[in-house]
Amino acid sequence: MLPKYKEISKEIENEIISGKYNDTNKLPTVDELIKIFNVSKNTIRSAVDLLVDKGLIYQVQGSGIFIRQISKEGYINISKMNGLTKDFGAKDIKNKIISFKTLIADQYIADNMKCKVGTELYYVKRIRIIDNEPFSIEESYFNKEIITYLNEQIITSSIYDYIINGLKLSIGFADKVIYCEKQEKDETNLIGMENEDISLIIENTVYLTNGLIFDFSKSKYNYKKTKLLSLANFK
Amino acid sequence: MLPKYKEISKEIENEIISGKYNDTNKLPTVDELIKIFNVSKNTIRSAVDLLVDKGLIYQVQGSGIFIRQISKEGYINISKMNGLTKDFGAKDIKNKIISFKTLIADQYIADNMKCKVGTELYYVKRIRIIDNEPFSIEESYFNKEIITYLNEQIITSSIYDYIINGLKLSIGFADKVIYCEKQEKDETNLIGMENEDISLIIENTVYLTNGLIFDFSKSKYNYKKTKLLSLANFK
DNA sequence: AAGTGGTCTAGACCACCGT
DNA sequence: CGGTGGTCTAGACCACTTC
Repeated sequence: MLPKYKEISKEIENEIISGKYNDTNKLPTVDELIKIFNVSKNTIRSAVDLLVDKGLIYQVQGSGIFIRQISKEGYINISKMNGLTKDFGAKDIKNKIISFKTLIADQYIADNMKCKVGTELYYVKRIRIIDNEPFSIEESYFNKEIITYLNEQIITSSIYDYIINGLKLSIGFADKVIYCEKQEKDETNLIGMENEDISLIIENTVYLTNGLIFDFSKSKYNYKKTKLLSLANFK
Repeated sequence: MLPKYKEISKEIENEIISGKYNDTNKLPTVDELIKIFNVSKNTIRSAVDLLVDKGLIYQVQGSGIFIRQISKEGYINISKMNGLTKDFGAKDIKNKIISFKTLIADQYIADNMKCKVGTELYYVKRIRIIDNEPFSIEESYFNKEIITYLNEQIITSSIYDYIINGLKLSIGFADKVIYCEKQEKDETNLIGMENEDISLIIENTVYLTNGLIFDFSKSKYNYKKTKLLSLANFK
């Protein structure tokens, strides 16, 4: 059972996506939303704040709540915590497994996952494929003390869907480091780059709400096909 | 005059930076903060929420407020709206002007700045230099209807400092697009890359709180020296 | 059971925008 | 000046963690 403000936020988000406000690009006023949803002002403000944080709307004091039109379909949104699924909408996303095994944390992984050397991990290496075109190579490490079970079926579909809905874990936050790096050509060939050896890299450290790291991953993207999007608010 | 919750947020942030909580990595409880600052619970929560959004802390229901230790000095934080100054702390940041002129918006700029073709703009091309090493090339367009005046002195020091404190404009939010692109070698040479022709690019579209775009910029970074950091929260 | 964060209300008053 | 968002309070009750 979600709290009211999250339900309301989700409902308004759906309305925005459905195009309900496309004529004016303006949402109802706060007072109107209070009446529509029959809740207090703070509850509306919490709901609206969520959408501001997501970059969907902005508020102008004395004027109203406006839709922040961003026509960036196909960009990977690194501010949100989607996976690729939401960034590419209707497109067909598949995963090809290159490697799937358990191993134990060495010093490098232990440092990055704030766990002990020797901690048992799942290691998953996949190629992400969008509309039958290889798009990225992803290597992930999952702490087995938290992600107690994985199988081929799960990692072929959506690992995060399984973690949230299957294991009922709640994901809190993530650090993402973005940079470029030279690669061996047999790596870049996997994502459709002939005679190219530079990749765009995203290193992702993902925490549960209680602060424990359960996933550390490194994704290599074909830099010719990849644009990242980050929406920032000044507060 | 800042509202209470922003003052409190700033004060707690300073305490965190000063290392006041380094022994426990834990902040006082919400009830304690209420007594310390003598304000209501919602005011403390607003203050704390700001720090959560900044990626400085995280809250665990039933347990406490914890510091999110991130040892990423020198990374460019694209979640915040700093400018380089805060990302590189004590380091010496200089700007070398390559070009400074007024021009009028063509179709491309008009599309990106949501202004009319023909709108007057300032165009600024600078090299950003950190500790005497060229670091990035930045080309910016400022809408002259909003940024009514610029001069060489301002763009040699900090344009944003001038916009906020001089012009008293209030910056609302920004879209950032990140990608890699091949460059002419005379461009990449400017940022210390010999025989390299790939740059890491950040395109930045910056809005005032009222939703108007005043700045559109494209920065090219030496990919060998650049790591970007993005802190995301799952809500 | 005690401690700690999360949600929600009802109402007051302030600050800014546009007419 | 009316409309609209921004801040703040005091208090109630819920949900989760820790012991």
